[in-house]
Amino acid sequence: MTEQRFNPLAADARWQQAWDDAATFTADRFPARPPAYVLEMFPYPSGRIHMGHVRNYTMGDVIARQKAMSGHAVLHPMGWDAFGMPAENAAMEKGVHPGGWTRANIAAMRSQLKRLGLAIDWSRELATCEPDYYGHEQALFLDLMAAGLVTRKEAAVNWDPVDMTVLANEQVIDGRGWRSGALVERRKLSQWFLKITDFADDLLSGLSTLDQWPDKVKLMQENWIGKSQGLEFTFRFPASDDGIAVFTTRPDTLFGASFVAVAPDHPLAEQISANAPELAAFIADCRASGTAQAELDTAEKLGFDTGLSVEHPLNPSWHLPVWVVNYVLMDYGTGAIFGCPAHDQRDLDFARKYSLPVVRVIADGEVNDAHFSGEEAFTGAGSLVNSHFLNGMSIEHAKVAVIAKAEAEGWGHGKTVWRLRDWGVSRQRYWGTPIPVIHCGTCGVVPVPKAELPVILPEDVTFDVPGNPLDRHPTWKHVPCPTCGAPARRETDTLDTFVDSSWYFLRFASQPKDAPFNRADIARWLPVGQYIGGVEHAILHLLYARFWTRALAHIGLIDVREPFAALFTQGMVTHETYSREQGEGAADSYFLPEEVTRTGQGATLKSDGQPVTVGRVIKMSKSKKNVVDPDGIIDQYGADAVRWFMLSDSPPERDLAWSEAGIEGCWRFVQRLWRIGTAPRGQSGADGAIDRAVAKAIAGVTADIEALAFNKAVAKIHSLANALEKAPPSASRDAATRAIILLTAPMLPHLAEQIWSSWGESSLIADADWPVADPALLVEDEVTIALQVMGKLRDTIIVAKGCSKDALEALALANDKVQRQLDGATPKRVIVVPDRLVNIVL
RNA sequence: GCCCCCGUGGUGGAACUGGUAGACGCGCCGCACUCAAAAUGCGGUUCCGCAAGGAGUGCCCGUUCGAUUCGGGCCGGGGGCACCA
Repeated sequence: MTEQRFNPLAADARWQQAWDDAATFTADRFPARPPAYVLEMFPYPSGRIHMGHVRNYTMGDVIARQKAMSGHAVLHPMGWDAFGMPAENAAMEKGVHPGGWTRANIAAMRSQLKRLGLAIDWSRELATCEPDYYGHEQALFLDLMAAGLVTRKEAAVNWDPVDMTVLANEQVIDGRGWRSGALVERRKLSQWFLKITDFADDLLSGLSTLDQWPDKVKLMQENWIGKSQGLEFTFRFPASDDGIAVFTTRPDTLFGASFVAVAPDHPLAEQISANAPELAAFIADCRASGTAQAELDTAEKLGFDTGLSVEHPLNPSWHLPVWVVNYVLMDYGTGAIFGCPAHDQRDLDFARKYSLPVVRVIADGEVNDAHFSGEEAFTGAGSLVNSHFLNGMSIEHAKVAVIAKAEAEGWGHGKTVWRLRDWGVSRQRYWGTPIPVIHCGTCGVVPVPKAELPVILPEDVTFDVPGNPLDRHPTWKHVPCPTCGAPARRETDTLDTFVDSSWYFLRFASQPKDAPFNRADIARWLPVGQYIGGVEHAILHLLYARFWTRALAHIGLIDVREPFAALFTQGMVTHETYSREQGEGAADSYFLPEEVTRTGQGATLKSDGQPVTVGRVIKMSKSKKNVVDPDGIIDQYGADAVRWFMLSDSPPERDLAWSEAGIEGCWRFVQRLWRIGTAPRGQSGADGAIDRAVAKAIAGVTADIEALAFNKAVAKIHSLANALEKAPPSASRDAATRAIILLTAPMLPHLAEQIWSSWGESSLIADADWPVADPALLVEDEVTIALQVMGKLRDTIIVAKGCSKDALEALALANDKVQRQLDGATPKRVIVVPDRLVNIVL
């Protein structure tokens, strides 16, 4: 006896239990099958699942389930990116321990995720905050250190005064900390760095092999790595071997040089300032001015003439003045440049302000005199003028010629400079992976012996004062030196949490107790076949993960170099906002969707019945209160309706607007499929139209899922449902019913299992074979031909497929509507595209 | 400033390598069932027009028998990078 309506609450629980009991989603179940590694970016355990997670994990789940049904061994794991600042903030605000807070959040979010019915191998669940994860990370860190890929250096770093920690360049956005939003300060500290720059070239060239990554992401990484090729050379002081090294991407403009400029932080500037108080003051001013966007935009080009001069390398009697300027950065190139005002806007602004010479050396054909006028630098294409042996050359030729001359004469060399910096990984925080080194007064920096790993975070810490609790811990940091045994000090910095997420996909694939992973498992599963996550990780996480994979391959631990063969960046889940003005000066007040009743174009507040303003559809955020909690929705509609909503309508890479009407529609479709699936079966007779519709749907849905075009797959399933319901009973219709349930099984797994079992099937539909379309049925025997006159559609006719050109032309010319358009005229030309159209040109 | 992406009905979006624009969903309108409502089913829904017909994929121009698709120029929206030499 089947029920009239699908009851998701009962079905969800029943089938989730059944999958658990049968260990359906265990990756090791089918060792002989070809592997498929499907991975979504693991979540930070903030406390509750949000709709963005639901969308992300639903997409991955559909792929994982479809892969399993089509004969793959599927690895589809889940874990927790569990270290990070929010846990410490919670500790400071609420007095809870970061570990307790994090683990409670994990438990809550795990049970929320389980309610979605995800096909996840929970036996491989991991959390980065547990010693059995971060201990292996410490071992890998020591391996990289032994290979020379970890360095410790004194460096000017980005200091976040609110989070009281150092940030990587990648984590500073518009001069502010990516998490705290605080204005970042420059500080000099001794820090641990991972030498990502050793792999700059490889990370860049590797992008071209990633043909299943979005172009946008590859482009962003390319820009971030920022390769520049040019010339590095030295301007000598007259009658001296010393000089100032500069880097330029425009060696062709060397004859247009009018000054040499060094950064305020340049050693030369610091050296001179020792005896020049005015310069010292100028340098102090430069450092004080912020790096925020607004300040940079309006900052005036300022300089200080050192009074020194240097020789031009191509003409030693030509001397150039040396300035300290505020717009040259110490941490790019050599921290010094030559100014060529005619062809660089910044140099031109500067030269005009201080009345330095401006000489044209590139001309676009019309103007070529040496005196450069105007306030706009010429940066376009052209050929060289006023440049001696370079005259007449193109810019590209001149670049090559100057570099060749410099190398031949020994005063400079071609060089590649990268925007990418080494990755500073020290964080002055508690809730992270302890860096496994010990500082000894006599032995220096000593790695913790591997036998003593993991270096476990102490639990007894306090958060009553700002700063790093590890540093304040009474005993933890005091240890004997592993080498000499003398009293020594543990490193109290922890690793950037992006290190944790740089190799978790390896640990998912392989979880030996005594090693981070083993080689054979990695070889079987990696690279990840499909990786899915938000585009906000386009640079940070995805670049670091590519780097770690390369670094681990470099030291011989694994054999893959690119971790993610295919990447998909999904859009956000959005919702309209509901607000009211609170009068002058006060911020608007916002209302939760559940507090509001939607009425046609407007909306009213449930509590007082008065209207509220319906605002734009924007990303769900707590501050605008336009959030919908997945738990409440699942309670109301069940997991399958929510999953269907996540896949419907919007292309997965674009934003998806959540709406009450939308989820209602999905709920109705789930019930409709239930009626289709539970309708009486056991009919006989064939129905060719339905057979063809099924074949088309199978082929289309399969292709759409493989292309992650879930919205199109959903549309095709709707079409099949429409055809199915209109068809009279037949064996073909029975077969179509079976096919549509199989096709929806990855998307609506609970409903599919329920219907499947109602048919008396003893196995799970999750283990069933994915349907295959009969190729013979995919070939149409009739086609619709468009009849056009002068490119405009006048009629359509149905003919047998493969109808000859002549026959089509004759049919078209004989057509009533075509005749009426021709009105007796003789066609000038007739274009016939077989099986498509006839176009008559007058 | 530099680089990249996107503009299609009331709405989310379909449309393979140039070949019947608007699939499919949401919403809306009408009808049936019902005492009534919900649920469900049937029909309609780009615009103008009673119709024949005409217009139409942000705007302008071009290539073509034929352009949402290709090229050029604008307008609008979004994203990335940035005193990077």
